[in-house]
Amino acid sequence: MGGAAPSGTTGGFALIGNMVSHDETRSEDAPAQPPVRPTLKTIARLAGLGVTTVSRALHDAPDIGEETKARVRRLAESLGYQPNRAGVRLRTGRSHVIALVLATEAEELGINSQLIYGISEALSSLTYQLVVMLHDPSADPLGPVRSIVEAGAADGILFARIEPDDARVRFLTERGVPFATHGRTDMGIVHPYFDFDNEAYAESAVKRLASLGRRRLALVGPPPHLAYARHMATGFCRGISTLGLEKVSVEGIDTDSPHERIQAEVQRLMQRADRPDGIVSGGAVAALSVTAGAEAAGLVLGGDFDVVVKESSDLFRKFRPAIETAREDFRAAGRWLAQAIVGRIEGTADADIHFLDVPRIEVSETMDERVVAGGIR
Amino acid sequence: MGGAAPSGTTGGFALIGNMVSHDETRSEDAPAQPPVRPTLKTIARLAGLGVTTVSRALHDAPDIGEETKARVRRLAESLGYQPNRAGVRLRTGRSHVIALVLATEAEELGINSQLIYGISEALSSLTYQLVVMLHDPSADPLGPVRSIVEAGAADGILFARIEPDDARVRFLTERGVPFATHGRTDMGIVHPYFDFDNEAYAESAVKRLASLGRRRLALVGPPPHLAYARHMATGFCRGISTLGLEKVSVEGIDTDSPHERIQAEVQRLMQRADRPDGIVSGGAVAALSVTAGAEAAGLVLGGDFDVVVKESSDLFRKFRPAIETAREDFRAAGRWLAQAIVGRIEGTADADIHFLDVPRIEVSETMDERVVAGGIR
DNA sequence: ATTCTTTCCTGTAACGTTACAGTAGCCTTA
DNA sequence: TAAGGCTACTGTAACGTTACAGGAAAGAAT
Repeated sequence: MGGAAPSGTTGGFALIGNMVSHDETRSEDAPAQPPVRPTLKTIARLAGLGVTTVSRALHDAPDIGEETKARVRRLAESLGYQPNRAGVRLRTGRSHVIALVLATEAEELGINSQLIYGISEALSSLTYQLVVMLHDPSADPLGPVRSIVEAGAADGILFARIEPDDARVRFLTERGVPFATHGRTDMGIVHPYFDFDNEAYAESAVKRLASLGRRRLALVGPPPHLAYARHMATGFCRGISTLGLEKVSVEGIDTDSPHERIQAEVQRLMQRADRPDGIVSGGAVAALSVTAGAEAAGLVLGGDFDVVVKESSDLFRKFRPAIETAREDFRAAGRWLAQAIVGRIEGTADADIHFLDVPRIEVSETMDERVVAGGIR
Repeated sequence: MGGAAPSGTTGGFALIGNMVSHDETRSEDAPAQPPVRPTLKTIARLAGLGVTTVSRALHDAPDIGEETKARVRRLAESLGYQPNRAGVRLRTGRSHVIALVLATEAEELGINSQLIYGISEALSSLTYQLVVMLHDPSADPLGPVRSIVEAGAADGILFARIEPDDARVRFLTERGVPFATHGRTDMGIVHPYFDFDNEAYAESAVKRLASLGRRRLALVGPPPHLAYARHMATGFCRGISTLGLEKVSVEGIDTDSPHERIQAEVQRLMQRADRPDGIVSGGAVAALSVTAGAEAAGLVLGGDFDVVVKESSDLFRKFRPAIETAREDFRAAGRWLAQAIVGRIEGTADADIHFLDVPRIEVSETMDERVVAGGIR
């Protein structure tokens, strides 16, 4: 490759390709002393034992003497022995790998980072590795999942953006491959999942807006093909009817829509006579677009309208405290999913474990004052 | 677990032996038809060839007949043959894994997601896998890198947040382990890296602020222990002296500082008589804190002061267009790093390839008007 | 006719691990 | 005393792959 520019770079870069490396002050390709990694054989030789004995000693098998186990463990420790993953994998068929399949679309302010952090964090103490694979949403939805299964690339698979009837869930269930999801289907298939209770979120968001004196509410929900779109809509409608409020329908946009589309649509909406005075957003970036649209219509946040958003970072509370937030913790979700999938793989966890994360709309101080004052600032 | 554990399974998944076909209702963890993964042996048997021949045919070795190669390839294709990674890894010692070591601190609006997307994207066509590992910054800085090397967990390592004298760079160079970094050291050690030209960024940010009529500038830079802190400071100072501006020092905060600290410090700064009227920020979140601090001091963005920020998303341009932005593309960085490290591993790329991403301060339309009008709105 | 080349293919061994089927030695029990 | 049963350990084989040394067949050169 030398100094050739990699394909697929965007404009505006300068490549300083330096394929001249003639001055050989230090021949870097020859490592000084290749440190030989210890294997079971190394330990066995040193301990005067058979390889099998060493293996079983390190696995704490019942038919190995306590004194021998201790000796082997000490030796392994002092040599820095780490089992060769390839050997284990080849012999046992277990890769000790968890695959996370990610869609790049609709990145919501680093939620995937948070998910990855949580998973990595939990896996590191479980001697599993996380491999991340990208999924092109325009291609076959089964693509990555199928290739992982066919290549035996992982012991278990994690994914999100679940549809009510999800082909991946069906496929993996048929194949008997362990998986866990962020989100849940309507299919009645039992599997581990972590979900945010979007129904409860939407309902309490409606309540919150009502407590701020808002009467005509709109929902900018997730893309309708995702399972939680229905949950959120259900909670929203129940809140509306319980409290006797009015619902204003929003057409043609969802939280995945481009900023310009959301902003334009909300602006149009807010210029109508029957405009909403409260909006529930299913996503963080969308809430910013919504607010921008309403402000473009000349309305004032906190005065003419309020917005409730579900967010995973602290950005709103720090920088737009006038927007009400419910916190969704993706890092915790990642931790939970990692533990669930490993439990499932190792047979220590039941298939129908799940976790429903209860939303809590956090009341900032300024908001409290507003409620106490009984009005809108 | 219901049935007996499989004695020898092919891939990463536990396959229950299909020879036992007892009750076929749905015994929960017995998959209907466990598809036996084809191996070289399978193909060899079907083709009436030796295993070695098949292996060499698939590798396009010169000593295999063209007709045989074609036949083997057709067969492999039709069986959906995928080489067993464990077998390859055990035999060749090559894992086909790239490890990305991430620090969770200072997540800047999903930059790590973007980096991961870029790396995954590039690796997927290179038949390498990305494993993500977390690094606790409070622990031994060498920790994850050392354990990857000692466990032979990856063929190459990627990391960022480089220090001027970086222990990881030194360690991996000594061990002869391929690595590539986002950012560069001052150590003079030759290795592949991708860096954003922070020196040029800071200088052009200063120029931009000057063109907006700003005369007294401050820099909120990266944490001083990181290599690019110096680069940014250098560019900032050069811009200041070239243009004959004044520099206002900021003490005790950097882009990693908590929001409250930055906001409080900037507020204090902006209440001084000799307050700056332009601020260059090294990070996106910090820029928001800076702006919040200045506004808390009663100043108006675009009127009393301006801010320039380096960001990786489109958030500022969409939602705070009054803040000037330079775009840093982490996804492109990820793609480049993936290609560089694989090139390094496979010996097709030189060690001293690097890529310096040239910043461009993007001028929004409103900003253009401001400049054309020659004043501050 | 013999030797040498070239072409195309093959068998064996080994990577590090674990499942399995032993075995030697000793201690109980009848 | 013999049979049986523990305890503590061992050797072999196999997982799927590739490096290596080789080898048969056929044509070319002597």
